[in-house]
Amino acid sequence: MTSTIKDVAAHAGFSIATVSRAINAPHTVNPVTLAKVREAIDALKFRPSPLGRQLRGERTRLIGVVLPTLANPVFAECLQGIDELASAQGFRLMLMTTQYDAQRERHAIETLRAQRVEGLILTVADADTHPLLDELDADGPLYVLMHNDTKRRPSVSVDNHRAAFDGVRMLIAHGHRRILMLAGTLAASDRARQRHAGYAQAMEQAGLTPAPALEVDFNAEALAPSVLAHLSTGPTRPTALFCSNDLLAMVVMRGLRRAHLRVPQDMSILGFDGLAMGELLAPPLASIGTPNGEIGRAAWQRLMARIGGDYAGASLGLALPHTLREGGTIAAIGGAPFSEAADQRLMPGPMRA
Amino acid sequence: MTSTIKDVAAHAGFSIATVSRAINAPHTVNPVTLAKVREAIDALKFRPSPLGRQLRGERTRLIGVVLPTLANPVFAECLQGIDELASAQGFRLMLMTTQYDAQRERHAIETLRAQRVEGLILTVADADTHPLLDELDADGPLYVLMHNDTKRRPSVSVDNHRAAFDGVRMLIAHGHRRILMLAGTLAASDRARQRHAGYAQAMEQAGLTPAPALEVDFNAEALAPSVLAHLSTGPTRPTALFCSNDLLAMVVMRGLRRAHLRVPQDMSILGFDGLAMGELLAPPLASIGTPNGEIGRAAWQRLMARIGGDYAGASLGLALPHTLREGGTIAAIGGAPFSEAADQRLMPGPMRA
DNA sequence: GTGAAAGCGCTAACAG
DNA sequence: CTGTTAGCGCTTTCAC
Repeated sequence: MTSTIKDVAAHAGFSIATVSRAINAPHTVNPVTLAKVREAIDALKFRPSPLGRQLRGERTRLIGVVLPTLANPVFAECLQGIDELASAQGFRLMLMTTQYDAQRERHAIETLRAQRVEGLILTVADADTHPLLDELDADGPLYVLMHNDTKRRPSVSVDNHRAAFDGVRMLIAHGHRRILMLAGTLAASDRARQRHAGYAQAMEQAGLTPAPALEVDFNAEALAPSVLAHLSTGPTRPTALFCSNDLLAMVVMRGLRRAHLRVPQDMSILGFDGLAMGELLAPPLASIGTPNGEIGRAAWQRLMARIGGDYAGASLGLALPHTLREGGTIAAIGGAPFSEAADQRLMPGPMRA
Repeated sequence: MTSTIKDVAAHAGFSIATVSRAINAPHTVNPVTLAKVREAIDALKFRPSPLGRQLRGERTRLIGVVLPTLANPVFAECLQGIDELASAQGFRLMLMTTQYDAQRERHAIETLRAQRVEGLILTVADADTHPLLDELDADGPLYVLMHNDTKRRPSVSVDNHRAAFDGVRMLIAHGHRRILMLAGTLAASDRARQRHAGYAQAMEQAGLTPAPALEVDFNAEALAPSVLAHLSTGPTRPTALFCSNDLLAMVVMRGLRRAHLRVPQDMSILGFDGLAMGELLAPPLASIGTPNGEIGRAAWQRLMARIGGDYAGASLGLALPHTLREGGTIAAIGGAPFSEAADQRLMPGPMRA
């Protein structure tokens, strides 16, 4: 079916070694020979099998990518960024997703390692306390984390703490005092923790009291009564919600709408991720943006640097700048924080906690 | 570093052939031997290298996936569906994106073929007139198209013509008569053509005159004056827009908003793709939905069927059922189609064409 | 039931 | 400059 280096050698009347050299080190072979070999290559439509090369040796030109999911555009965008550089540089990408499951993370890494990938780009649930990463540090392959914001390991991310801090400070600057943080059910991730810490710091710095993050079920159609209750308990009722990611923010916006609460008049919303789609909402979603494509590309470059032997700079965490998109979902708060009407819309009959 | 079958053989005191059999055909080796070999495997944490296997033989357990982009959630969701089954069945995925570029499509397929993938799942710009696909038919590897709706080739999609037909008929049922179709700049794809044909058929069947699809720049902040002009030319002014995909619909909605047109009061919008995110818009986007995860999974199964030697059923096009999401972006039209106020909002001063 | 040996496609010494 | 040779890790006859 497909021809091998042997066929080319026979066709050209040289040894396979010469053919190999003609391909990998053209300058070391006689121009006339080279021409003949190339002719044979064309005639037979020969493409060297990566398999043979990979088996033989050091360079597989294979990079593994391990992501939680592609349902979140954040990761899809990162992957897109990686793929751009990878294909431009002649590398192949092997992709596995984990659904945030530690067991699948382990399986993915083992599979990829068995495939002899030269490097790994991955996003894990929690980078600091991850035995797998210690194993990788110990016996390869080289890796770079993406969106895992840790000082201890090679990674590319934003400064989640600082980003959340900036975002919440912006809410405070708009007059908000009672700000609640909402997180998805996968709140155990390092990112979520850091974002909450940033929120807490901003609150405290303004002399306000941070609250624990409130968990929200991602998949529910409406907001759970317990959550709505939190949004409506008299004097401590929040005027703004900081959502740990944009998808969550959108779900919450829908939930509020169903509960007849207006955004931003009755409740301001700040998301995290800066999904392009958020801008298309009405009102456009305010959000802390992460440069996902850039993160993917930077992760790639760092991985290449490490593979190239750069043990210094490329081995630590890199934080890319985040952005602050002040969309229409944030209202300024004056003296009277809440209207009676809103109060009533908030608690439709029996739901009153 | 990592141990090989040789190490295991030495450690267990048998030949590598026996180790190989212990792994691939346990029943053919003496139970006692088997136990010893397994012990050695565990002791050395041996994982057989796919590379050796791949080189030796037919089965690489590698599947190539070629997609236009991951920026569109449609494809990310398909990939997610594929990955689920692939990893469950012990296959590895090699991913390449093409940005709808024919040259990159060719390069991707060649790279993947060289890697000896056992099969290919791909989405191309235009399936019917694609020389590459003929080459694949001729000398492998086996493939299945995704979202390319063609009878002539193995594929999984929805019936784009029918789906568009249904959607536009629904618009007509809501009283719309002047309906325009909008398409992205990549309008040359087979999908876009089929969707326009479905639109045209629905129009004609209702005694209405279909118009050519109007091209809209995806990336522009506001709608181009030429487009706005089309939406405002006196008596033939449309009351509803059928957008060839959801991303486009969202961009158009934003553009209309900036032009001070209300959706759906002044203009109804129907999208195509059924992106989950569309439901979170305000108002929720009406859309023709494609079951992307299911399409990915079905494509996988069809590919496996073909690889398994099913030359009959699995070789033709499969159309999965589409859905019709009647979101809030569609208004019913009564007697008076357009308000004067809307007319004025539509043409802000100098823009009047 | 087990081992020896060939070979998958390729690269990399080492000779000539 | 070119050919010979020895593997990379594994599977698979073919003997024993």
